[in-house]
Amino acid sequence: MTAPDNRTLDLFEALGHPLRLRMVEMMAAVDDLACTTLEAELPIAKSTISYHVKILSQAGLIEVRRDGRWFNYRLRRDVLKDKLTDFAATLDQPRPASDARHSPVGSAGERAG
Amino acid sequence: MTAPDNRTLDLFEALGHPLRLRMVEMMAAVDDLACTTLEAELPIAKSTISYHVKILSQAGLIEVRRDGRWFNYRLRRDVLKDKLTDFAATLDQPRPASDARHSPVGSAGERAG
DNA sequence: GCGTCAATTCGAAAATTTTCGAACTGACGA
DNA sequence: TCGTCAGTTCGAAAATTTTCGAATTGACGC
Repeated sequence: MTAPDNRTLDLFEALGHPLRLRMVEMMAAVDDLACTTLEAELPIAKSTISYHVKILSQAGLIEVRRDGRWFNYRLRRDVLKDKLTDFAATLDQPRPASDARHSPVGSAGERAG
Repeated sequence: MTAPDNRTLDLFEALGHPLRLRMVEMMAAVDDLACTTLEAELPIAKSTISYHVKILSQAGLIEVRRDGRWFNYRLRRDVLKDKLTDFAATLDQPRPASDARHSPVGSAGERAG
């Protein structure tokens, strides 16, 4: 497929929120991040953290692991970088080359004539 | 800076909407995209298209050019890819190495043992 | 078993984003 | 100059997302 699939949207939706981007940054800086650390650093309620963590998790960007009573979150660097690289690759197709109807900009120009 | 700046958030916010991601895909497939094409392909009002186009533009992802009475939008592939690459690069820092206080998770691991 | 603590889930309120139609701007041809 | 057409801007409604506190779950030590 040349076009990015739905998962790509999940990716960007997940990263497109200040708190979640911050979380990802924090996780990128260490190997595992405790929920308590997020709580200490971020100005939001516990439950809100859970909410955002879940979104990151559902997008496949982080791994949630239980360690006794505590939870650790780990950034899946490979997955994230893979998705980004994948998406970037889809940008490298200046034109389909098979179907001219896909560049209707030309017709907009013809309209005047 | 090791951490992504605000512009990175703008980037992901811009891409994190189904319509805008679609627009970017469409622009990636051709050199220039006419507004009329967006209008024809997307199930939304003109004004809504303008709204989304503006967001993409403000994030620096596209270039808006006027061609007589028509407007063409062009994806800034380099900018976009640059931003993505940049962000991906910030993920490659498993730990700061200078300030141990930044990895409070280690203590969580010890807790179980 | 019981209480405690870390974190999640739930339901409703608050905030933000998205959407639309109407009015407006600027370019073009007659 | 005037009317038309492509696209933008404006203001308000609709939809979605985010947020919180209360209740719940599961692990731990006593």
